[in-house]
Amino acid sequence: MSDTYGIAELAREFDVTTRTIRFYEDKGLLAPLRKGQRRVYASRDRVRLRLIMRGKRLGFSLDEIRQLIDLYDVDPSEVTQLRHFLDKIHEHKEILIGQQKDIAETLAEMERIEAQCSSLLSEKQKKRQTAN
Amino acid sequence: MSDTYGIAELAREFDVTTRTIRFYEDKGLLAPLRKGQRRVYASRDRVRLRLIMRGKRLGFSLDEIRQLIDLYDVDPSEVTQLRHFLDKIHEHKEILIGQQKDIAETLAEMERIEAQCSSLLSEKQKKRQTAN
DNA sequence: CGCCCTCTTTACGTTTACGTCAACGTCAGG
DNA sequence: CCTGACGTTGACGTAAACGTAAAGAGGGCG
Repeated sequence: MSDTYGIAELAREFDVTTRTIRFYEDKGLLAPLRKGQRRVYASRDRVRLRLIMRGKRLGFSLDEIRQLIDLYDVDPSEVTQLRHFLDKIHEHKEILIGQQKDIAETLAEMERIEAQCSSLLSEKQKKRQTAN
Repeated sequence: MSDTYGIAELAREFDVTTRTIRFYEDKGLLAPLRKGQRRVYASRDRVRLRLIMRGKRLGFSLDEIRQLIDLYDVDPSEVTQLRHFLDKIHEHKEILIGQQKDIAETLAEMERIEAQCSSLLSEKQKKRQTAN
């Protein structure tokens, strides 16, 4: 385990372009070390990138994603921050639970239509059989 | 039940602007009747709008959403279309199931952090108590 | 009739999330 | 030393999803 990664390496692994990774850095989502001019990514950065991709799959904006993964780095020394942090977590949980509901509904509909459609298809197949 | 709606009416109900609704029409997501120049939306259009909003909450592009809600209007006469239709459904189900997984993982993490953070907070509260 | 209000089209502006050069640095291998 | 692969910083381009402003149509009502 090398524990550090080049930009191209990460790009391959997550199937994005290097441009994309640099863009995320511009937006404050990543902050790799530098070896001279070159970016050197630690496993911590890789985790963040994984979180970013997951956030994107769930339809969150890069800005929202940044706020979220920043939560993982909150310093738990100040009580006020802790409260605010818990609020943020709760807020996001609400959204996720809403999405769960949306997905469940959609899946239910899909399966209803699917079943209806399958039976229609097998019916047509039968007709073909008897037509022979 | 009036069974028909004006554009502003729908805009209020779904908390979007009329511009947005017209935009969806431009993109082929809606096709209301016209009374003279004015748009008249039937309950069918309202259902479609609801589907659009749900799709957006799940992070799908308008293009993907259009493909999906068009599925609800497929003519089940041609077998080839039926097969293709079932493929589309299956494809989308895969995505939704992937999202379910993403959400479950994220929720799990959130709750882990939340718990950790809550205990930290109550600990601090105790210190305050004893400090009095 | 005149005014107001809603709706219409047209068109240009904006933000997000990158793509696409261009021009240059750097380092290993032949 | 030269090449080629990989990396760097700008800078400009672009597609999606609307926002916004302009200018006009049409209808109800005092």
